[in-house]
Amino acid sequence: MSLRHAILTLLATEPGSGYDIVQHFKQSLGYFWNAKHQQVYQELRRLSEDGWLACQLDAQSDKPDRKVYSLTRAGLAELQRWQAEPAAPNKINDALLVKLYGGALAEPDNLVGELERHRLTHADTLTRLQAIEQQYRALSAAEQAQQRLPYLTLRRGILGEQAWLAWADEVLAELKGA
Amino acid sequence: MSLRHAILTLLATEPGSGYDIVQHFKQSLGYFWNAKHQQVYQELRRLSEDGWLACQLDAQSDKPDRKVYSLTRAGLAELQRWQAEPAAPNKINDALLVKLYGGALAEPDNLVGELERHRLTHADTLTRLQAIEQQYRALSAAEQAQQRLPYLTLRRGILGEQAWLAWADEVLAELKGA
DNA sequence: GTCGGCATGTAAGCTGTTACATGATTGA
DNA sequence: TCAATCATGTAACAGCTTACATGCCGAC
Repeated sequence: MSLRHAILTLLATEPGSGYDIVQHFKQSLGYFWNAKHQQVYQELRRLSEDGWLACQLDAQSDKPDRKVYSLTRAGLAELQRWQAEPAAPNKINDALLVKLYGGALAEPDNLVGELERHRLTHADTLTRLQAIEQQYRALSAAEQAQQRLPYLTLRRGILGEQAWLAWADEVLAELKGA
Repeated sequence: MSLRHAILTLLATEPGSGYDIVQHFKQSLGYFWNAKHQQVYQELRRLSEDGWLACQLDAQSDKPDRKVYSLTRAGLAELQRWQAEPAAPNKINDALLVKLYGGALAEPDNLVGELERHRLTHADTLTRLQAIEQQYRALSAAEQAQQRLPYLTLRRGILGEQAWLAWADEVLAELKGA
């Protein structure tokens, strides 16, 4: 599993609550990591039990209390141990491609509609990621240098979404043309 | 779950054994669906229990016996029902990007090595997919028409791998340059 | 004779999803 | 008043991985 290590990675840069982590996944980082709040809260508990995270209660007057987690020395060591070991190739299970593959048995219009629906969300994601890229480009050279690696992961999102859209256009042209 | 429906999709085109299905996932279809044999055999049993698959024993003299599965009428109906319902956007969990994101805490050389290692396997996959594309292009117009939808999924694999490689080159240039 | 391919499975355990649960504050 | 945001969780279940298990055949 690497959810544990995704969480450690986020908290290594900046301490935060379970809620914060989930927001990261929902917003900027969703193109490379996803998890539901239920899973995140459970992992935070386990990571604390393992001694990799320390927790501090942050009482807020107007909002619910927050549990702010940060890495312990053991947590940082564990993160670095994980970083040093080779990562397995990514597992892909894409239901949309299964549908397209077997689309001869389905309503043709349905397939087109489905692709157009997905196209919209991918186009949205691309716009969102490009907006983040613009923010990065507006930073000073020093700030850019600091954000260099997260920026390179952002580039993966952008290039990935562009490729997805180019493919979808190819497919839609084919499906509508013939 | 869509493993059930991935299996139904494969068997709808052509009846086959669990082993056949696993080979498909290992070879051509791995860029959009993956499953281990243990999971496939279990699903085949469940799909039979649900009445969506029929099974026929194929006794071979030189090789182990095969259980050849094919769709029942109910199985086809279920597949079409699933095809008509909207697909959820794809979930992505990419450990390599997590490593890159938090790479400031790791050995820089390790990161480069890791990326180069992954680069090789992606380049291999691309070569393999392009070979399949060449086979497709060599087919007659009639045969191409029949294979049109699977071919469009193959294009996804090709465009996806090309984008991945373009990104990796960008990243490696950055990491080595600076 | 050992390794890889063919061909099938069971069982235990880990990971991830869905359903259920609470409760305050703020804006429409 | 209704919905959304902030903020946390438990419990049951579904999905997937890892380990274990068998046995024949052909090639090196």
